[in-house]
Amino acid sequence: MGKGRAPCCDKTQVKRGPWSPAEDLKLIAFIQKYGHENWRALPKQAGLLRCGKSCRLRWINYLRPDVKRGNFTLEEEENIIRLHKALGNKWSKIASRLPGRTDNEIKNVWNTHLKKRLAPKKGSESSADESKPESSITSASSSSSESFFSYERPNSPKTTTPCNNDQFNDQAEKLSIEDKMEQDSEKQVSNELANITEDPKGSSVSLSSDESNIVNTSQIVEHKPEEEQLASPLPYLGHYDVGSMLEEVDKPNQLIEIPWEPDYDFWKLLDDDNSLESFQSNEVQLGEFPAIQNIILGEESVHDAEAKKWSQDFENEFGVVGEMKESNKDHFLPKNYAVEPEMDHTQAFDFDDIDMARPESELDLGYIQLWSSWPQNNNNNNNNSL
DNA sequence: AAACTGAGCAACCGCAGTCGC
DNA sequence: TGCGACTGCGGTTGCTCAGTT
Repeated sequence: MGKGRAPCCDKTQVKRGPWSPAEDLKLIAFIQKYGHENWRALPKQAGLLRCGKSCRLRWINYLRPDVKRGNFTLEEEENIIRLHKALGNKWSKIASRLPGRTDNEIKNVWNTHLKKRLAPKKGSESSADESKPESSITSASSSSSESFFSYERPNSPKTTTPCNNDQFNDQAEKLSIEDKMEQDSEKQVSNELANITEDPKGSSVSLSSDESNIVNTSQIVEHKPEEEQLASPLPYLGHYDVGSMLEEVDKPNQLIEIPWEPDYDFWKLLDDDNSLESFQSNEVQLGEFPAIQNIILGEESVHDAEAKKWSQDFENEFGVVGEMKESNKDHFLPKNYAVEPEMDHTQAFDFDDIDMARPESELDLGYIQLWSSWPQNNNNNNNNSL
């Protein structure tokens, strides 16, 4: 560890703050195609004016297809509590035992909800270690943490839950659990984790930072029925095809110069003001990306067969499909999103003219569906996804 | 209706650990 | 062995929004 460590990036040259949809798309598209073997180099290769750490964080905590969004379930909350009791502020380890949850998310939930809820209880008891804080976490089953924390029932009868926390009552048990977690990191320690398999490094699988590599993830997320597939965190992206996403494990090793990197202007256009107008008025640049042109301007704008082939290839590779309807405008950008000032997403992502075979329901939802398929390995993936 | 306040959460910061040269 | 590069982790910050006054 040397002193005077150089900063990870030139902070005057990188964009900071909330991510914009265009940035997300760039990052997703890049990682889908090339993975993320080198976070430091990724932003440049992907045409992002972001620090590599920022890209990594964004991917891990928000963009990954297997990130579970939404409120924590009662079971998850109970798991967090007892895992925190056993492991302390080892958020990544806790996250490794909560599939679909990130360390950052768990940390936030703990700091904002669970800690506050448990604090008064601990104060009223002689010893936090000897207490049974979990016993207070016994509301009626609910999928909403909001309802769960809407009231206190310190003395309420404990209902049977999937996680009987009695097993964590004494220190010995706590230690044994902790030991087991460490020792059996390649095996599972609880039923709720039974469907998670270990990663090759010997630690359990999670969305935590140290498990962020898709290679690992690909080994843990099983294909699920449509309704069980994890929703994309991005409303405008709809659902990922997680299974296909996992094909990244087979991505070629050679990487890493993104083919379109020289066309940085293209990506920049996405971020620039009046992006649509820019595209429309600059066919030369668009010519490099007929598929994009197709998406943005409508299929009728792409006349030649080659461009259509490009379109097909792009759709195969990136699976950018969908439409954005005015009625769904409000769903397009999540809160806190960095909206680029003059970027009209409704226009920029007007996919109405794209005739894609997909369920009508998805059309109605107005999703831009971004499912991954890795043409290097499986050119038919997109067919399977539809 | 406007101002204030606090909660929630995404993102950042900086240190630690690991690896390769 | 020492050093630098890189990634991971945990703490912290700051923005947004909903609720309250």
